[in-house]
Amino acid sequence: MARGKVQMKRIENPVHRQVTFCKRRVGLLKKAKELSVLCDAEIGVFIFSSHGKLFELATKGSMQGLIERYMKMKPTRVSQVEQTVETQTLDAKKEINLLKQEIEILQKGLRYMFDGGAGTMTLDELQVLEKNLEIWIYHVRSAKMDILFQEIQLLRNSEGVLTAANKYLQDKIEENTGVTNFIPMATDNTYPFTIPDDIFEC
Amino acid sequence: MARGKVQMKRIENPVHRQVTFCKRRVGLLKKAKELSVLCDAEIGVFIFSSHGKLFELATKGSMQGLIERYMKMKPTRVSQVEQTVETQTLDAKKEINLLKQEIEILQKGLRYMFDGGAGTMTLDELQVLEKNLEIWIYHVRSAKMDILFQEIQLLRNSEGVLTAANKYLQDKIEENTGVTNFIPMATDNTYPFTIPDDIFEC
DNA sequence: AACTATTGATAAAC
DNA sequence: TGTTTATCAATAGTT
Repeated sequence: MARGKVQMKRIENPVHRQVTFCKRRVGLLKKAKELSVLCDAEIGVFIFSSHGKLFELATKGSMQGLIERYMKMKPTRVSQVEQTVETQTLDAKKEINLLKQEIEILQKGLRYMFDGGAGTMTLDELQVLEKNLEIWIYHVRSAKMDILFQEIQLLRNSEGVLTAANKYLQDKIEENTGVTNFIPMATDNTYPFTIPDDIFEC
Repeated sequence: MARGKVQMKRIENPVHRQVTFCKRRVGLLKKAKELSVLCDAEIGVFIFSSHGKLFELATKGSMQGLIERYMKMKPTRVSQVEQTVETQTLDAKKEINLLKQEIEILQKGLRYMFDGGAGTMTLDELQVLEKNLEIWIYHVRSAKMDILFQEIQLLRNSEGVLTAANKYLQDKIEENTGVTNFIPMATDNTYPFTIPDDIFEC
């Protein structure tokens, strides 16, 4: 260096330190680039200043790529984050398998109900199973329709109540004011009542 | 440098390149150490030679720690490996939830069967159960069709054998008696052969 | 590797 | 920060 040899220890003067940091940082990165170009090497450098600011250089590609390459060469211990994720994945896979087994068992249970638990089924057994499934589906659909029908009934009832209330209020107003030329609020809308009940059958 | 300025491009002579690599590599790491000491900075350097050999330096602690610190500062995009793991975990969790729902529905379905349809299932659950039953029925029908198809194949084969035998016997008789005016036994009945295979699909 | 003639880096000062 | 300059450090070419 210039104007006097430098002591290899932390520069105490903060201003001097900062200035030296800037200059040497530039110099270091320049040297790194030169080495990379001259000797066809791949180089990564990161510098955290004492204030925690990051300066970095990655020749040939990204720092991410470099780090991955580094990790591949030194798979000493996986980072904690990855470890955790890894474990989670494993746990998840285990859980999935358990659940699948459970489903398998449940399905077997269902099958058992129909065919008494035979493994490979004959044509006749399949025929019976199909029939049973059709019946079951029919029941499920009936249940669905029941629910829908109940909801519609509820709606109808509340509509009825509203209609009655509406009529009542209308009468009231008429009675009090003698005015009748106002438009009733859709009390004659019978549309929902025209749906025949049997469309809810299967 | 010395004895002539150097061109900033790859040194073609391998021997020169190797020598320069050694010298400058040492120089670079020395500079890095100096910067770290003088300015109280934390520095990491990795150098992959053109042959893939790794040289590294981490001032203050380990390279692992540095990389983790680097990762924390730049969580721009997660590395592909982690990305994959992350995605897998998410997918796994989704799958777990789906399976749990499926189990729930199957359990309810079983209960439903035993209860004879006590109205404990919601509309949505019934919808899913119905779907599952439809899939099940589809599989049952496929299995049925497989069996039927196999049987028909068997029958075709044995029909072929019988036809051949018939022909052979006919020739034999003709040869022995010179009589040809007897009626062949339905060898030209191609009816079963005209059924297109695809009727066996579901 | 060791040696040296040179170039490059940089500390101090502005 | 950027420039200048006096000096020291790094290193290319040679042995």
